[in-house]
Amino acid sequence: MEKQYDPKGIENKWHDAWTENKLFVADEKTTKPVYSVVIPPPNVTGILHMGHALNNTVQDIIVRHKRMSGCEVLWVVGTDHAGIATQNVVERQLAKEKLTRHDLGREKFVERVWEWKTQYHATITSQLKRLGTSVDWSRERFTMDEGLSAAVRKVFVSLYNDDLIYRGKYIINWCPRCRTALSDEEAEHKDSKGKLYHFKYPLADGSGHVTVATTRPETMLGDTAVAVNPTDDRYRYLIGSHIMLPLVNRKIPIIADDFVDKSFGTGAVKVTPAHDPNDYAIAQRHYLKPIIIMDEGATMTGPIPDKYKGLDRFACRKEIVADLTALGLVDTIEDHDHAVGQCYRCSTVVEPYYSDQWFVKMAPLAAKALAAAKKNTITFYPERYKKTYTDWMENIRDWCISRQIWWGHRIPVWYCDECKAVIVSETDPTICTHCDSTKLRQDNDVLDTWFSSWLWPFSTMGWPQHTDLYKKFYPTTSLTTAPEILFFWVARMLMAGIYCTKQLPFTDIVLHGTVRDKSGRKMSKSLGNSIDPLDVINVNGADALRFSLMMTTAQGADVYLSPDTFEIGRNFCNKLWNAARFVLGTIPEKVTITALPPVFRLDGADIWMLSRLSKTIAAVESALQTYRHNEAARLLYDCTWHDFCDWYVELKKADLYQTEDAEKQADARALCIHVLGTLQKMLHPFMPFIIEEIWSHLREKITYNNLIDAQFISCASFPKSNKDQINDAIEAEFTLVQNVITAIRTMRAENNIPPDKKGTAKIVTATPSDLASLTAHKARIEHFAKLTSATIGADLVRPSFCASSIVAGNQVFLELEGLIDKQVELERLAKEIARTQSLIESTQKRLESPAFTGKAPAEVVAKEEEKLCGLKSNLEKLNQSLAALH
RNA sequence: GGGCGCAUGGCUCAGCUGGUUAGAGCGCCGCGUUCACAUCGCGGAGAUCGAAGGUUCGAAUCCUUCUGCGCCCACCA
Repeated sequence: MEKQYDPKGIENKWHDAWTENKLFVADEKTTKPVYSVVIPPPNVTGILHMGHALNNTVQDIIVRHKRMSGCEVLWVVGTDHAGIATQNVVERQLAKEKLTRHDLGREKFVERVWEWKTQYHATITSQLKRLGTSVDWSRERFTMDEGLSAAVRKVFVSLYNDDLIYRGKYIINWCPRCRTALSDEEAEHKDSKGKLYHFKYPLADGSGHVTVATTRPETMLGDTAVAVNPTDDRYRYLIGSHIMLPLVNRKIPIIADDFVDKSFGTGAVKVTPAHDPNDYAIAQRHYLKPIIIMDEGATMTGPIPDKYKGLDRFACRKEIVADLTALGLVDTIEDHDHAVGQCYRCSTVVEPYYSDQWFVKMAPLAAKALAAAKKNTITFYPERYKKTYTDWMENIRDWCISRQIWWGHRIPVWYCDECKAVIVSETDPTICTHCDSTKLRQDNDVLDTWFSSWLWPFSTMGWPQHTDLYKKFYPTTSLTTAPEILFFWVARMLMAGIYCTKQLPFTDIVLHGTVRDKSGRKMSKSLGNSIDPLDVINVNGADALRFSLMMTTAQGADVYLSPDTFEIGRNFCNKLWNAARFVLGTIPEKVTITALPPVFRLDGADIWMLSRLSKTIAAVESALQTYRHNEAARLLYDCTWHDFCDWYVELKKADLYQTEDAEKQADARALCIHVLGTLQKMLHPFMPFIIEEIWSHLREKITYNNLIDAQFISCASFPKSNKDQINDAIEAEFTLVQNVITAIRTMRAENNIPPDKKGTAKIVTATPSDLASLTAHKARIEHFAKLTSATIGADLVRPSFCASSIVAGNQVFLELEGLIDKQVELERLAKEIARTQSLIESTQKRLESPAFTGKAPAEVVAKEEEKLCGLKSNLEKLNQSLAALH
C-alpha cells in the first residue's frame, strides 16, 4: 500500500467489479426483507452538479446501509426527458446552425432530440457512476421509454374517465420565449423593481376622468372595463357610466366589483380580461368578452392601433407611456416593488395568457394525500416540511398539464374532423368511434414533464403491469430530494401513488438542503459560483467528496461549500488508509482469527476501546435510522480518528511490536483488526471506494469469519452493537488515564521541555479506585507522558520543586531537574486558582439557595454538592502547590 | 401580506427530549520528522451561545418581542 491514498484507478476498478458481480442488481425472487428507493431522475441533458452529489450521496448511504443490514435492495435509476429544458437545449443548438424547430418539422425535430438524449444520457450516467452510487443499472428507466409512456397514457385516460382531467379556456402562465403554457409551480415569482403607472382615463361624456393604476401599461390596449369597489364613495356615482379608452378610442364601462381594494392605488382598476387572471375573473362575473392583444410570443396584435402592432410587449410599454404622456394622460409614475413571474426554465417574464389548455382537477386527489400526512403515515425529515406540504395541499389549484412544445408525451386525445368527437385513448385510434371517420387529428400538445415524473415510483417498476418487480419492491420506503421540488414532484407522486396503486409510494420523505457557496448564494451555472463535483472527485476522490458533504451539514440544512471543504474528507481518507496500512503492516504474512481474545486477557484499554466501539455502533445505527447522516459521519470520524488512531493504536503498539509474548501480540493484532474492520464496515456506506479497497487488502491477509464475512464489503454485514461490551466504569477509568497523560503533556509543553528530556512524576490519588486505575496503566502513563518513572500513591510526599496539576482530584507532580520554569508554574497556578474559586462561588451560591435545594431533583443537588467538595479540595491542593513553589 | 428557517470563538458549523467547567474542523501560536499518516502528532490561545424580556431551582437549549440574513407561498392592479 502506498504511503498516501490515491483514489485514481481504485475507484474505477471497484465500480467495474461491483458491476461485473451484479452486486446492486435486485433479485425480485428474494426471500429477504426488501428495501427500495427511486432516484430523483436527473434531466437527461443535464450534468452532475453539487446538488446531485449531495442527493445521491444521501441515498447511497441509506441504500448501502440497508443492503449491509440484510435487505434486498432495489435502487431504481433513470433519467427524465425534462420537456421544456431539453427542447430548449436542442433549439439553442439548432440556432447555431441558423435553424429553428419549425425548419425541421415536428417529426425531424423530435428525432433530433432523441439523438441528443442518447448523447447526453451517457454524460449524466457516467457521472453518477463516478460518485459511487449503488443503483441497479440493469433496470434503468427513462420517462419516455415504452413502459413509462404506456403508464402515462393509462393514467391520462383513467383520470379523464374519472372526470379529473378537463380542457378549457383559461388564463394560464405563458412563457413567450418557450412559447408554451406553464403550471403555477413553473412560474417562479421573483421580486423586482418596477413602476406603478397612474393613467387618466377620460369619461366618455367628457365630464372628467378616472385615474387607474397599472404595472403593465401595454395591457391597456386590451382593457374592456374599469372596475371600482361598489362601496367606494369616490366612484359610486360613476358606476354604469363609460370611459373612452385612450389611444384605441373604445368605449368601456365602469363596473363595480368587490375584488377592488379601495385602499390600493387610486381604487380604480383597469380590467384586461385576456391578460390578467384577476381581470379575467372580474370579466367572467360581468360578462365582458376578453380582447386578446398579444400573440404567443408576447408581440402586440389584435384590434389595436397599427402603430403598436408587431411591437414587443416591453417596447410597446414605452410607446404607450410616451403616447399617453403626450396626451397629458399620465398622472404619476412611481417606483413599485412587486413579484414578477418568470419561466423556471429560461427566466423570461411570464405573461398571463388566455388559451385552451388541459388541466388536472387536483382537489379530489389531494384529499387523500393530505389525510396521509395528517394521520402521520408519511414522515418528513426534517419534520417542519410537513406544514409546507399540508399548506400547499389545502390550497391546491388545478394543474395545467398541456405544453405547446414537441418534446414529450403527446396528449392521447384525438379530434374527429367530421363529427368533432373527442377521443381519449390509450392506443392510437384509426377511426372515429362515433362516426367511423378516419379524419382524426391528435392534439398537438404534449404533457407537462412532471406528468410522467409523478408516476416514477411505480411506472419504473412495470406498473400498470403487476410485474414481479412491482409486486416485490413497491411501495418504496424513503424518497430523498431537495425541498425545491416538494410540490413539483413529491406531493404529486403521493397523489398519483394513491390514485393509481391505492398505496403511498413511500413513507419517509428526506429533504436535504440546497447547496450554496460560502456567501450563501445558491450554486448555479449561471452565477458561475458552482464547484464541479467532478473536479473534486478528480482531485480528492469521490469518497472525500461524499464524506465532506456529509460532515458539513445537519439534516435539512443548506450546505455551504468552499473549495477547502473537501479537505476534511481527503484527510480522513488518508488517515483511514494509513490506519489500515499500519494494522496490515503488523501482520507478517497471513493471519487467522477465530474470535476476540477472551475477557480475562483484555486489559482496560481493550475494554475501553470495545466499549467506545459498541456505543458508536449503536449511535450510528440510530442516526442512520432517523436520516441524521451528518451525525453518523461525525461519530465515525471521531471514533476512528480520536479513539482508535490517536489512542488505541498508539497504546497497542507496545504489544504489537513486542515479540516475547506471542499471545499478547496476537491478541493486540486481533483487537486492532476487529476495531478497524468494524469501523470500516460502518464507514463503507459513506465512502465506498476506499473502504472496498482496504477491505480487499484485509481479505488478502486475514481470515476472520466473524468480521470479514463477504468478498465485497458492499455485501458484508453491518455491525451490531454488543451491549455486553459497553462498560461505563472502564471508560471513566480510561478517561482519567487520558487526562493524566494530557496534563503531563501540557506541563511539558508549557515549560518548553524538549521531547528527549524525560522526567519523573508523582501522582497523589484522590480515591482508592483512582489509585487502582492509574496503577493499572502506570506503564502507559510513563510511556505516553515521556517519564522515566511515575510513582502513584495516596500518601506521597510532594516534591520540593515541580510542575503540578490536578486531574479529577488527583494531584500530578512533574519533576524535571532544572527544566521547570517557576514563572510559568506560578502563572498557571494563579490562573487555575482563580478559575476554581469562581466555580466554587457559583456552585456555593446555588447550593445556598433554598429554591435550588428544595426544588431540584435530589440527584442534581447531590451532584452539585459533590462538585463543590471536589472543587474545594482542589483549591486547597492548588494553594499548597503555590506555597511550595514560593 | 402569510409561513418557515438561520444568527454559537477569526472562518465553517455540531450541540437530539432544558442540569458539562459550551464542542469539532479550518485558520492562528508553540514544540515535534522514533519505523501508519506533515493530507501527520503533541500542546495552547480564542465564545458573557444576535438583542431585550419571560418561564424555571436551573436556559445556547422552552416562550414572547425585536434586529439582521435566507428560503417558500400569495391575484393587491
